[in-house]
Amino acid sequence: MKVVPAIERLPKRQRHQQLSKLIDENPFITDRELTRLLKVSIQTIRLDRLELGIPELRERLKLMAERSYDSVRSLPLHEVIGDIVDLQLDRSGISMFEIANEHVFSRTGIARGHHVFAQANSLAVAVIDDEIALTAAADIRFIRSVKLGEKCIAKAYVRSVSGEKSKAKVEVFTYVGEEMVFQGNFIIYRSAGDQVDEGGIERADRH
Amino acid sequence: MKVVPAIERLPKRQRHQQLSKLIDENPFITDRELTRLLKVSIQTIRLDRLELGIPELRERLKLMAERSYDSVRSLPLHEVIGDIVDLQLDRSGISMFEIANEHVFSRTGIARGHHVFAQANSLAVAVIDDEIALTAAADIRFIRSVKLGEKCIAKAYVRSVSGEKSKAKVEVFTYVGEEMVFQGNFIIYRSAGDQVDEGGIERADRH
DNA sequence: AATTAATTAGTACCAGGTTATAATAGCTGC
DNA sequence: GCAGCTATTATAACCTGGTACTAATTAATT
Repeated sequence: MKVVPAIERLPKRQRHQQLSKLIDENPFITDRELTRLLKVSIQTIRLDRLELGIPELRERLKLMAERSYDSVRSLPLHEVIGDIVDLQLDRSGISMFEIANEHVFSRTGIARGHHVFAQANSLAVAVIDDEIALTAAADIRFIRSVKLGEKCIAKAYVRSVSGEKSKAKVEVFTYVGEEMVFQGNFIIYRSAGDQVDEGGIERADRH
Repeated sequence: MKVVPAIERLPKRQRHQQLSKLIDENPFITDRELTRLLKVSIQTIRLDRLELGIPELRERLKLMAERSYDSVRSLPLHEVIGDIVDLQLDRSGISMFEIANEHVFSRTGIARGHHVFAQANSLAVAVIDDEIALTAAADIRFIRSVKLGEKCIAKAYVRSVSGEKSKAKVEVFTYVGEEMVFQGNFIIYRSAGDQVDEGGIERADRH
């Protein structure tokens, strides 16, 4: 009973994997094009999609369009670069950001500085507990280069809140593992209820 | 000849405007739904779309999906942020960068700091005439916030080359019109023929 | 009234599917 | 060797949201 099927006995699982991968790589592919790649009938492709819960081409495009449409409407997915994993307003915060292909120089695999900066800057702004928070100045240091695939952990500490002057000093340290790769001192303007008309560039938006 | 058409005589132009607006507001709307809103036949809707060059629902969704798809895939097209309009290696450079939708906080229309930083940083790196150039440190100031649609002109000046030490100081000023909006002092490591193993994050890449 | 522009109607056709039903192929168990 | 199973393929009807084209109808203009 259930003898291991000597030679191949799971071309289906394999095909399912391939199918998922193909559609993932190119969501714009039609079933007909898939038949040519996978050498099975179009019915098989459709049964496979059914089993795998992969929607038809038009549904896929619609979903993508919806995703991108919402993200235009309510951008704040992107307003903080990196994932905030801890946040104590007006005290400290931690965010994680993995260096992917789109962040590095293709030739060297070294992350472009502004991405590392952006993570730190976003976090510095996010940690300030105010309606509006804007970076006014920063003093930064890239301690070592960060490479493709590395996970940057940024830790921000609010150093002074200076209540009256509506300014905060935030220190950010970014690590890859144990190694510090970046350090920055940020001066953040905060809305003390009313408008800030000079300086600054950022708005905090807790998501 | 061409007497002003007494009462209404341009329900078409008006309808065209409404139609454009409706589709713009909700690109997911079908022609059939539009007939209900505009109280005209579906053929009229389709003629209107034809005249206005508005593609059918499915095309619209596909375009949106494509837009969002490549923006994920090829976000890092430009290794230099902004268009370099003048470059005198080891002396100075100018770049132009227009603040678009994707660079601002949706709620306020204010550019996120790291984009302004990225332009300056890219330029500071580009202006250094060397195989490899990496930002080691920077001291920056956001003088006023930059808003959607504004064109940022960044001017970089190489202040000292300090030949032996393989370090360069670059000053960058970013203007919108006459107004200075950003100022930064960058310290850039340069490859003096051999590797730099500490510090830095950037590679120059003249496009 | 004649002409012209705008609108509506109707038909054929298309892509890229879904749903359902049935026919085959390829082993498996015994 | 054959019933019984899964997997695959085939066939046909139907759906959505259109395009393309032709023709008729309804204003509006001159």
